[in-house]
Amino acid sequence: MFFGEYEYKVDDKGRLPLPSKFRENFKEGVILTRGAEACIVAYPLAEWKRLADSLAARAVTPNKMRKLNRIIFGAAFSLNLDGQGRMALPQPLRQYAGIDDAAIIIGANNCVELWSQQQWASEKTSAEEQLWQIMESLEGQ
Amino acid sequence: MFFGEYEYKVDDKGRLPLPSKFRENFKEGVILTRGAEACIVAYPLAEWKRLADSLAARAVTPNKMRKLNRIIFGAAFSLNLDGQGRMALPQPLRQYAGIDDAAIIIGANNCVELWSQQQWASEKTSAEEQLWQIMESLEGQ
DNA sequence: TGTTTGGTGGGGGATTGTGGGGAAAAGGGG
DNA sequence: CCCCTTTTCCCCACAATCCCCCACCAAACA
Repeated sequence: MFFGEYEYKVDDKGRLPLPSKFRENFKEGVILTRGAEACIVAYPLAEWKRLADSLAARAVTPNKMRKLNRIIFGAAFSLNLDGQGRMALPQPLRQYAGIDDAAIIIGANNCVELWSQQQWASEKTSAEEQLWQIMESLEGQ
Repeated sequence: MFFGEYEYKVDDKGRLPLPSKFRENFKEGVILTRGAEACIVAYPLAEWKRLADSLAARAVTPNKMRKLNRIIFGAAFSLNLDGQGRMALPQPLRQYAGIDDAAIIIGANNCVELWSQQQWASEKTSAEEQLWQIMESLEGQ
């Protein structure tokens, strides 16, 4: 269960620290992948496997299964934290999320999201606007 | 379990490096075969045997069994990594996948796929569409 | 004020992508 | 059966990168 908003620097070697409170959950391995919005999503290894399985269960035909495996596994990067609790961000993902010298780190329940400052600023306002709509639509159920 | 997307050059001798993270799984031997889509599929020897056995178990009649053996084993190439962790790609497979000077390598769960840049670009977009459809169908619940 | 925790930075050894040389093996024609 | 050509495979080389480890410092805390 991840909470909070943090801002850390990306150093010259492309390393980004994970907030110390999160590190325990990620010490078995980190899976980085492209988020639906312009951000990087980090899952603890075990959590990611759980998600991949539940998605694969949706692919009833071998044909769809192959396609899913390609996208889900091909877009994922597996890595470990270094001794200081940092991740080395793969270049393709950094580019996708537009992260250069600093990153916003968002605890988002079962995963952690990494944003550039600009992308996060715009996403935040748009998400806040929609939040009340979503909440209201949920109340109807 | 194979992850990630890599791009490597094919050198003048037709050799393609396997990402170093994958090599341990392939050191017992590599089976290359034609993918259902326009790509080469690489299985670790042990995984290949497992798949072949499970296929054979489903071919109930000797007639179907012979046909399967011909197609499955006839299209497969067995080889070993060299000291630098490279594979020598058989000419028929290279031609089938359209791989000339560079190849995209996709970790796809239990196997590794080799694509030409062009083929991968088109397959990627088609597979991504499929993923979002499934994701959206999940949101409806 | 001493100690610990955590963000930042960097040095250097180990690994890896790429290229090429040469021996061993295979194949084909005389 | 021999010889020449071609291919295959093993080894070496080198530059760039990655990754492990140590150091510094500032803030928090007792």
